[in-house]
Amino acid sequence: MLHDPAQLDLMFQVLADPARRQMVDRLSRGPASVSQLAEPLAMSLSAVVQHLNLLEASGLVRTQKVGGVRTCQIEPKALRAAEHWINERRLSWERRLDRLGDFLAES
Amino acid sequence: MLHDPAQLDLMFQVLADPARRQMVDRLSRGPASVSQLAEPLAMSLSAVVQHLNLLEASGLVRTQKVGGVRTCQIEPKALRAAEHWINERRLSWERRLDRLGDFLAES
DNA sequence: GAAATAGTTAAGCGGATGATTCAGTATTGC
DNA sequence: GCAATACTGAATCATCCGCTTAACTATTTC
Repeated sequence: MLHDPAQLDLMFQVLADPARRQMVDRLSRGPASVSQLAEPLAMSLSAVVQHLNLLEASGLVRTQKVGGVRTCQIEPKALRAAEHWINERRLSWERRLDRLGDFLAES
Repeated sequence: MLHDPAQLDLMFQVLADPARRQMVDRLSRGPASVSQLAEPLAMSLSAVVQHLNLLEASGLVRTQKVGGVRTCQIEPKALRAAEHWINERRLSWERRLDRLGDFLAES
């Protein structure tokens, strides 16, 4: 399920927004409530919730509501999937360069 | 220069589009001309050039024109920067979880 | 040098995106 | 129970994006 292309699509789309990356950054340092997430951001709480919903839909963040407080945390597996996509492409290219180097060295 | 936030911003934005990721994917298997890049994509050549210009502006792809042919290749350093951003956040979170586990084990 | 190939640029259009406001719902603390 | 806190949802709006078409330039081939 982690390599579902649609999910990957969503994840990169979600990471493309600076505010959402800032939220991920904040969460990488520990769980936070919606208000805590919103605090450093120059936008309405409502806007933050909309971003948060996207983050959750993409699987990058998990949230749970206890009482009146919604607590958010990172889902590292999802981050790993995005990381993996990039890594694969980079390695593929670098292996190609290596083979090319070998070929040139032999000639 | 690789960790310039504006550049990182551009890179994630560029990776967010499926067509552009497909182009990166194609290039990870070797250099290609604009027409070759366009061939599997269901859009006009013009649209491909526009995507390509973004890819180049973000630093993810380098191109050089020889005669009438523009040849494109991946810039692995840039890919590494995006990879690195994700990796840092994921690790930060996972280290936190480890410390928490240690704490619970001790109690 | 004419035709074909390869790419570029500009204008414009429709739909997605990110934000705001405002009104509404729980839940907590006094 | 009432006020304050902590969100949530809907409507709206301006802007941005990705695409198309069309006109154009540069290069190669015959």
